[in-house]
Amino acid sequence: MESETVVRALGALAQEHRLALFRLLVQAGPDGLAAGAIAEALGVPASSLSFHLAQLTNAGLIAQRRDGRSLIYSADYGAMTALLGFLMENCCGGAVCAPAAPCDTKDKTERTAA
Amino acid sequence: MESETVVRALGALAQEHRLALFRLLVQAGPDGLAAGAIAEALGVPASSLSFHLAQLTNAGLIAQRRDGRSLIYSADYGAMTALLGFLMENCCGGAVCAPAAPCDTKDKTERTAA
DNA sequence: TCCATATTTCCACAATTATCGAATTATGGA
DNA sequence: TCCATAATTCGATAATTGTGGAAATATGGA
Repeated sequence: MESETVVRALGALAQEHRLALFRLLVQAGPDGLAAGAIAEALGVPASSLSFHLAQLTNAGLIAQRRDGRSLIYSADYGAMTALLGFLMENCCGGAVCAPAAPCDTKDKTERTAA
Repeated sequence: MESETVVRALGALAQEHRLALFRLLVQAGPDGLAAGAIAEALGVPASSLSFHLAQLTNAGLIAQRRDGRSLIYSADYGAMTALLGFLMENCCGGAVCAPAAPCDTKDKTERTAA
């Protein structure tokens, strides 16, 4: 993963509304949420939300698809996986630094990375 | 981990020079590096570097200590561990999303988290 | 005390980011 | 075609961030 890509992804998540937005989409799962539903959930004006959605999209962390009049946004798990991979490999001294049961093979449904 | 703390940590790493700086300190290990050595390694003017060091310190990602005339900076592995923990728990859909051998118990010298 | 070294703080300025109402674009239904 | 809905783009503005030279602060040695 390119360092520039990492900086953009980190920057996209380094904002209160966007971090909340991304977490919301992660919770929503692959089906995603319409922009309107997100705006209501976060209490952010439509135009402001649009700005943040663009940032996350530009960083490759979320995907957009159209369903009728609605634009549905969903989290890109592969991108997040890649970001975490970079941080673990480059920012943890090479040793395993992940805390709390990261290996108890809970369910690991899909998420085969990108 | 507070969401505000997460935003500040992400923001601190979301900048080319600072990401490089943090990686450099992680590589340097617990002994850390003097500000001057960092400035030379990154090719950044002293005053600019000082600004970035302050950002990372403020975000709690690095620690500072004095050794004679030098100020030594070192990575705070515990903070990074906490950040990764937050991201894995809150931004990966609850399932394990970490890629590549995160569990092969390579050496795990110290790093007992904070 | 005086000087050199190591680094930060101050300051001015450029660049980027965030906010949000109003206008615009896309889509579906009557 | 006309209207309502869903969302984006535009534009103006405020706020934050990044940059780097010059001045100030801290430390150690002669």
